[in-house]
Amino acid sequence: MTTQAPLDLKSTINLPKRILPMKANLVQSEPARLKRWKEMDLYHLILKSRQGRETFVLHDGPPYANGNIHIGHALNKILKDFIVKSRTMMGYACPFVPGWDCHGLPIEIQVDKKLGARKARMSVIDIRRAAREHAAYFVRAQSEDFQRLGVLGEFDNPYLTMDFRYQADIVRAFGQFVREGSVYKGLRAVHWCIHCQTALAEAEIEYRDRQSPSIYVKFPLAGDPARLDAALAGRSVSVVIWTTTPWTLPANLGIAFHPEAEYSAVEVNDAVYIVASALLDEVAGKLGWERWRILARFPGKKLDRLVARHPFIDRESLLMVGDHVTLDTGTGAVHTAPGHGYEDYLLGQEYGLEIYSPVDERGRFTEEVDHFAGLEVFEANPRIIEHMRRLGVLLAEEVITHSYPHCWRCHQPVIFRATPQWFISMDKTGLRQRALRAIESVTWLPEWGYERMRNVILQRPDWCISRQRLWGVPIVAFYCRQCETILITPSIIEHVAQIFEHKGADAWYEMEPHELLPPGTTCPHCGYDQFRKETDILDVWLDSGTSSLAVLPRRGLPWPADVYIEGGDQFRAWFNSSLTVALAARNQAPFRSVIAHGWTVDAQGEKMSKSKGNVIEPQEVIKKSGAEILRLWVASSNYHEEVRISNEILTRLIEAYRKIRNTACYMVNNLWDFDPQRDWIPLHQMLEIDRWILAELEEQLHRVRKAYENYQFYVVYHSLYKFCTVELSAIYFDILKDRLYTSAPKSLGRRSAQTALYLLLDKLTRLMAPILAFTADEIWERFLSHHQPNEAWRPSVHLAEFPASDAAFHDEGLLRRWRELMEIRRQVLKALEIKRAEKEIGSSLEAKVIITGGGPSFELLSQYEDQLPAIFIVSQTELRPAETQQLHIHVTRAEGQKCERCWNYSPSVGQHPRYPTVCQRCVTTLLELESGAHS
RNA sequence: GGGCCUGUAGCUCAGGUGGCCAGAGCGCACGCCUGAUAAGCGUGAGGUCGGAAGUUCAAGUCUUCCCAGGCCCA
Repeated sequence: MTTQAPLDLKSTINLPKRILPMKANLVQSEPARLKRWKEMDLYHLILKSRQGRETFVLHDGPPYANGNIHIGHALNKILKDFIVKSRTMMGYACPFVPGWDCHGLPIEIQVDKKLGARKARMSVIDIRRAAREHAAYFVRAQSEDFQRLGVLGEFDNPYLTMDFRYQADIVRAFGQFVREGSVYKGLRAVHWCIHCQTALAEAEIEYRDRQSPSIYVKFPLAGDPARLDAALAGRSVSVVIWTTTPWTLPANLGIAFHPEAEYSAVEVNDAVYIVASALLDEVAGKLGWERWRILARFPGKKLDRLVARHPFIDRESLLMVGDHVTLDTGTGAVHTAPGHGYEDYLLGQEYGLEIYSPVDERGRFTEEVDHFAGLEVFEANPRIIEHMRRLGVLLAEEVITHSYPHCWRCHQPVIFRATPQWFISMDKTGLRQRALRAIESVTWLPEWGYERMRNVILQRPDWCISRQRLWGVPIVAFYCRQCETILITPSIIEHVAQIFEHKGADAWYEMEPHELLPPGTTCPHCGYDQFRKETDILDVWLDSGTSSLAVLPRRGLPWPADVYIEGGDQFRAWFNSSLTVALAARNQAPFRSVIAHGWTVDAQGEKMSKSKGNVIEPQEVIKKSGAEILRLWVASSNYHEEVRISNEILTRLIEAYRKIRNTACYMVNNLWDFDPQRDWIPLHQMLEIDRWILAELEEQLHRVRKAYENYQFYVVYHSLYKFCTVELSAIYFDILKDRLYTSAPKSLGRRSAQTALYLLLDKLTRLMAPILAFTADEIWERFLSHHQPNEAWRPSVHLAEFPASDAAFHDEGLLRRWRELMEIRRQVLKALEIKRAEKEIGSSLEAKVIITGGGPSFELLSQYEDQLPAIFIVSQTELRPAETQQLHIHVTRAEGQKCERCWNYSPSVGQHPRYPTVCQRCVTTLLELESGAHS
């Protein structure tokens, strides 16, 4: 009985409702969400929810607390956040304690600049206080920037290497090396300014052009040269060296040759000289040789451990081989003074030479140097040259202009000079071998990390741990005021560590030696009880290398850590120092696995620099597009290599973000009248195409979970993105529109579709949550959280877990059939496009598709005949069997009139008197609606 | 100069142990739709796989060299 008026057609269409807006407004919404997270204390909420679960610890490598974060920091911390969030969603308890490296030269330099002239009047304590404030300021600034990226962690209680307890633990770590006997005090050549009378770090050096003497000097070979080659028997043979620092010749203890390079013994008049064959012509030119004859040729290694005489001192000079010798300038025979050059120093150590440096802190030769004692080295240069000329050992002399290190303060040229330093021996206690063994059981990602780490360990010299600076942790050692004996024992170190733990390392500068030492301490050598304190501080790499010990056990976390992830530059640095410290303390690597990431470079793959103008600041991207875009950038990149970033790349990512978001919008906004409790359709009752997309989703889930487990976030990104664009947006959602919009709201077909959409949304949101941390949480908050059966998960998606795989969704046959149907669909779309180009149709609903053929594909189509119009999104289809294996697709205009309600064409339009503009399918729906069958 | 790494369409990525005309998504061009609309759909054009030799019946995939770039060391 129908007394009511016909329904308004438009009002019977179930259009989506705006629950999740398309416009993200990330720049505004992100800070609001961060505030929300902070208010609910999300980080601790998550940890609480994982109580009792297996832990997974990513130990944070501390960035240096100087300056604001750059894009490389963003890459690093976002990667860490991906790992922490994804492992959390796998069900692990993942505490993340961010840290900062607070001591060291760069901060001290910055503070120096700020203090300017005032510094001279300040006490050590005041300067250290200023440095502490400087570090604290940047810890705060960086912490805010990291959190703005969406990184969750214990930011309210981070670890700082300048915390008192941490400082104490640094001292203790040093104590472990002392305990095992690897600490020694020795000499090492360092940059030294003879005007400022101070050691200089590399950062305090500036290179400027300078004129220097360039001289060639002969060193007569001692012993019988026939050992080298029979042709040289009885001859007097000399090695020719080249140097631009004549003043280092009094400290010459050796000559270095390249082991593989070929050298020639050449006869010039009556003399015989040894020179690298490759440099023979050049040397001959410099020395003015007109005629010469090659007597012998041999590789550099034949010279190894032979001996020459010093040209003007009664002393031997040892012939050695080293790979650092180059054949681009000079003679291929390198004058080596272990006290006056870094490579000289390393080679000298290898050959057991003395680190000899007869130059005092003012740059004057000491008394032991005949003829030149008391002379400043640069003044001595011409005197030494003259001396050698008189002795007839000077073969040539000229002046060259070259780049030379200068002091950054006084701008005077600096020298290399041996100074007393503290070292950790790599070999005395087998640290090197222990390190090599330890890294074998570590998982390296990428695999070549093992090789690189191994090379670092093999090649590294003893670790010089002392710095002549103020801002750091002092080397806890005392000197007897009577006999200069060094007092350094594990128990004294522990005693001082306890003082530091309560008062900080400043105590070293505030307290007297007897206050720092255990009561009653006397010199073990002479029994005296007065001491002075060491003034050197520790290398900051010992600070940060201590972090695993100063953080994990101290906070009740398991040791070693599950994973370290840092840039590839850290093999030599933090990975190395952390390993070394851990070996001394616990004889085990501090990490189970180590992941290396690349550096950020520009669109051309070149490094970013202000001068190139290719720098992209994370703060700018956040202000313009949102942190989510940076997160997407990190996810989209293969971070094991250099990671490119450019405006074009960011534009692409913004577009990708919109697509992903729109995909989510479609799902959320079509679920406005769906209550999973009430409207859920069990899998076995769902339409087959809905079961198909859920089977596809199940495959995605496997793929994505595996990618997370392997830290392959770019696989996560590409998989999810492609799934959103192709399977969902282009295929499934497009097909679904007709059913969602035109079916009766509560019909099985529509509820089946909504059930599928709900499952898709729920699972995809959780899968993307580690990456799109803000957006996933927004979807969660606006819709999904209301329906979570697990109440603990409701406050945030980051409390939830990844969807478990469910065999019920997997259906191999279903996938095979539907994938073939989709392949045929692609062919149909091509056929439609041809008719569209011919202006026969516009919308695909204006078409009828006629498929002629036979074989298995045709057989498949026949099985799904009634669903084909929906799948192809056309008004009608017709199957015509033929004697062929091929399918022929023919497109004509659809029959009948366009239904005003569903826009499909049908001959049935106009047949129903009550709804004359509507097709039979819609009439049925409308009559149902009228009768309230679905209300 | 040395150690390690990288170089596939405009962009981001696929291409185990060498074997169909080298793939995807995006972007781009052209078109459709206007009931996902600061949306949606389709079709199409884009690559001497950094370059050159070599091994092989066959190389993006193996070898050598070169070029460009990155990190570390010197």
